[in-house]
Amino acid sequence: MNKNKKEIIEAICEKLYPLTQECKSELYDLTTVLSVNKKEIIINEGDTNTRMYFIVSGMLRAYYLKDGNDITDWFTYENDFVCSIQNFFEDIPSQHYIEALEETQLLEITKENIFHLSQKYREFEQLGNFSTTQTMVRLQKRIVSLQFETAQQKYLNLLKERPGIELRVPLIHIASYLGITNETLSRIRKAKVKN
Amino acid sequence: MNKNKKEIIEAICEKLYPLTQECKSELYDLTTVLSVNKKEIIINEGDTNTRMYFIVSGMLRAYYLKDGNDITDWFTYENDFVCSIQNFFEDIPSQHYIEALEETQLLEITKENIFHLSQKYREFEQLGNFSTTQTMVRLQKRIVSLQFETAQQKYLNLLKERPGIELRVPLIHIASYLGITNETLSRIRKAKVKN
DNA sequence: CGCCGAGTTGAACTGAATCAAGAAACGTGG
DNA sequence: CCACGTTTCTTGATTCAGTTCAACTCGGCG
Repeated sequence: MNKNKKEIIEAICEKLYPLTQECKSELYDLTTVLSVNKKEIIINEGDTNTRMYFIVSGMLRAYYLKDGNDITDWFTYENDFVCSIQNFFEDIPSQHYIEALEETQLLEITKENIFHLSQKYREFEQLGNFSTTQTMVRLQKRIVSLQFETAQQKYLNLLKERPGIELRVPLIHIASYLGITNETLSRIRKAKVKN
Repeated sequence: MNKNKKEIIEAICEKLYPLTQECKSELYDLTTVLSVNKKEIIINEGDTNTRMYFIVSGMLRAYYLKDGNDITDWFTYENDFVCSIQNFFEDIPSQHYIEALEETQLLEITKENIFHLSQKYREFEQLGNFSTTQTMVRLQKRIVSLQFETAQQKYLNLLKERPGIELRVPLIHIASYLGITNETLSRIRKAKVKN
């Protein structure tokens, strides 16, 4: 099931953005493949070792602690990138933890290497833009959902955006992601089954 | 108070991202300066004529109608870009209106021209990334605020992010932006004066 | 086998919405 | 430049969606 590094880089080119042979080759030399177990944490609060991951398989969640409560901030799936957003883009220590929700295979690259490759290969820079733009559009949609929808609408909306998430992710994390309590989500689910 | 096109392009280079002489010159030829009055709408729902604006002075808000109610989705200020996000990045008709909240001076450029300049000038493409990344980080922060804060915390947070907004923007728009009712915001303000 | 975290259910409580009505501010035309 | 109508803002009373607190169930793991 796990891919080797060459296959992973081909997957990036195919699923996200095509890269030239030369760029692929250098990317190969500047990245590390790693596998993590369920519940393993890949980025900790306070982390300053700025890096980005491509998710080959599995999934992760980012969360932070607010008054001791674990609040999920986002979920990331196969064929997407993940990083601690403030750490990466604003150069401050990570305020998030990033944790695997399943057995997950990752490709790791440091910020310096991303910077280097972006300078040298225009197509690599474009890959970055593509990913940033996609994230921006998703965040925008999520805001509309958080702004004025009821708890139930937010949940149904999430199921529409991320089909099957309710089977992969514990209720407690979905609840905090939606900004509602576990109890409320549990009741929403119960009511939904009846329909 | 109004700038000419040359001054505007210099402002972009200075405030956002430096451009080469050649790129500036071509940008000059591919853009239009316009001034709009308070309450004037520059992008309508259903608009398919995809374009981007740089705001020279003044400010705008984007809003949409949900069950007949006017809901403000974001505010944009001097020295920033604005567009209808789904229209621009997903090629679907605009779901937003964009309206001037003050006398506003703008620089207009079509999506095709942005595309052309981005292809031709790498630094122009980088200007675009810079702006996208900035927007992404802002959206992320806003989500954290919408997710678990009380109405009062959301308001105080906005005042911190956008000092002086309460003096420039009618209460009703700030309330819908925060996802709360006018009445609630009015009470929050009243309570705050007492402190 | 027993413990612990995840999920469920119920009852009481509360922050914010809704409904309603009046006051203030705004801008438009005469 | 004033008068009138419209929109924005305020204030109060009531209602309700979702939280909080508490107790109990279930399934998996050591």
